[in-house]
Amino acid sequence: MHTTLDLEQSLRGAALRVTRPRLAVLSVVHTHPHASTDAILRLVRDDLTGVSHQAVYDVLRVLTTSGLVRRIEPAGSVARYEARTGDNHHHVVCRSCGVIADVDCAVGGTPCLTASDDHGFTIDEAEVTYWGLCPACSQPSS
Amino acid sequence: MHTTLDLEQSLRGAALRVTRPRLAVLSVVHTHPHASTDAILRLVRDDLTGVSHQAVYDVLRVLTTSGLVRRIEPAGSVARYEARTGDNHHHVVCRSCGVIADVDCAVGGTPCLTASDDHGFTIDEAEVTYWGLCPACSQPSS
DNA sequence: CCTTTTTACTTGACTCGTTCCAGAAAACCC
DNA sequence: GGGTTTTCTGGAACGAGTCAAGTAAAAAGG
Repeated sequence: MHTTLDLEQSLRGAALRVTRPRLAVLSVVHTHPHASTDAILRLVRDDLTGVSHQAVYDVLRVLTTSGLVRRIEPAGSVARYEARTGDNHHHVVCRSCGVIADVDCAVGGTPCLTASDDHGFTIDEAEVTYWGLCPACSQPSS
Repeated sequence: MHTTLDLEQSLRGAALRVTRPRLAVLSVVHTHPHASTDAILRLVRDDLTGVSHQAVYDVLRVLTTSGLVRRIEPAGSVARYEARTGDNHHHVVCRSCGVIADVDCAVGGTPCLTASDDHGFTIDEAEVTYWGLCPACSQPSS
């Protein structure tokens, strides 16, 4: 579990001011991986009533650009956020219920980064999304 | 190049009625890979003035669900469509200008389909998006 | 500690891609 | 051709996300 102090140090380490909304958002992202902006907003308001949705949007953008959280947007879904960064992991998304799970990179390191023909692009990231059905949704409806 | 007859047969092959808007949309998707809905709408209107945007949205959805075109939605971009389907190819997206290029799957066949730990998911597709800079954007501004 | 400066948060309106709806029109089948 | 089914039109509606101006709070300096 992350203490408030840990989160505070994360913020200072990224040269960001420490504010209550930022701590609250960061905490929620740590405890609720893959949460949507809307879900984060509701969770943040649980212990910090009155935060504006704009504040949450702003904080999420700042945290994303400073690398403290990662933003993912599976096709057909709203933006979601997670605190696991820098480990090049990927995601499985359920086509039926939309649930997301983490998948470690099969290759390790900075792996799949090599495309067969890169068309002259300078590639810096390979993002893999696996699509399928989660255990619950693939069960014959009982 | 695809003739109108080819496109017509594609539609019939998918058990879809042949209509002028459908032929026009299908033709545009073939000649302009990775075009956005908006761009498709404008191009379709070039040779078929008066088509409603709703018609184009409907047609694109029908073509997508019947597998004649493929819809892709890179994070931070609007939906785009392409006619290459069923060959498991991937995409490189330029972070700067948003341009998209095709990349054949490095592994071949139905490849990257195996995740290291699938969490019990039944995976049916692995979608890879490479992020970087296109040749034009990676050049020192001259 | 208290002031100044800088940066963040609030409020509320607004944009844009996309979808919904009801009526009119067209394409297919016999 | 006539009837039935499916699609197209036009306009309104929706929701995630953004913009802008003013207020409040955090860090820096005395």
